[in-house]
Amino acid sequence: MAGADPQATATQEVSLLGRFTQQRATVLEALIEAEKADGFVSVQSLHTRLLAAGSPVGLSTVYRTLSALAEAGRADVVRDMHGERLFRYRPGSDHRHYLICTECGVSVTLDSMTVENWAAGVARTSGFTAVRHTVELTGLCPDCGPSTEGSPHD
Amino acid sequence: MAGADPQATATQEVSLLGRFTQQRATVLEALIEAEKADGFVSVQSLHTRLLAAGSPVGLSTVYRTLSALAEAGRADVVRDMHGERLFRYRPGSDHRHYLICTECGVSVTLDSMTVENWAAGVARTSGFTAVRHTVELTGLCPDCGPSTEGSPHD
DNA sequence: TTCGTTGCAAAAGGTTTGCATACCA
DNA sequence: TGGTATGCAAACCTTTTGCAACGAA
Repeated sequence: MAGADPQATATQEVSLLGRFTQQRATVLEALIEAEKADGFVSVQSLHTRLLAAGSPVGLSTVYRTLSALAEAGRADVVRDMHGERLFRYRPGSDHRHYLICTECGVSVTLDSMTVENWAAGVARTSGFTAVRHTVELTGLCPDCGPSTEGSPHD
Repeated sequence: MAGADPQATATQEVSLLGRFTQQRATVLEALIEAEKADGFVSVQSLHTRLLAAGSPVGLSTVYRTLSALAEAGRADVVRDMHGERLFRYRPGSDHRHYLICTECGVSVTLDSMTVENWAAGVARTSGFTAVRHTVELTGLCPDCGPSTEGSPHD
């Protein structure tokens, strides 16, 4: 199906931000690929990844590119427990949630209509505007899970 | 009913952390009162509030006290968009979710049964174990929101 | 007296910005 | 060529840590 070419998609996104540069294309390509594999990525890890891949992009450029993308509404941003900014490429207008294995990193796409409706309802009844939600589920996948049951946690 | 006296509650909590000090009591008292009024508070604002109230507590002490409280499971911690740590006193052991204003920090407790059930269902059908969820809703409260309706944002 | 706690200041970690240079259009 | 993007380094902000002094038990 279409949309499977990160390079082409990245090029398109760059043009939305302004002038085309190789750095921006590289950053966006990496972000798009990361979205498929991990969902959210930190700026630092993305930068490290680019350097390791032989694309010496400046850290500032990564920050500026991702910030611009987020401002353009093409990426979501959250803060992790360490205070790092995590970015996630937003392919379309649809909004999905994942269940991620904390051990091996495998992820499952969830049918989140329930949550979407709940969040929309909350937004409506609370009087708040511009309501956004972050929903993350983590756990151990069947392969990584413990063989012994019965550890009540939380 | 009991639990309405922040000072007494603060004293109790201090003893859970270790040695009793006036500073810890002051910090916890402020946190407990803040929980009623705002829900989550940033360390910086709590510190500023204490200084203004004539309680010259060191910033490090505020950080250390709140971190210890969170580690003891008596407080929840989140990060706001600026990377600041927001703490909220946790009266009981129940698990709740909040809608937080990104502008002024005021928060609203949500009826999250819908989400809890959804998360539990996902855990059951996915084969994953030890599933935990992070749900955060953010937006602009009625006071901070735009006066003009209909600004297509998001 | 003992040893955990405080407070200051410096360090750490992540993010943002100023400015000269490089390069797309 | 004109003006935007880059990259380095310094500035910033919040959080954490080292250490001498303080004070609860």
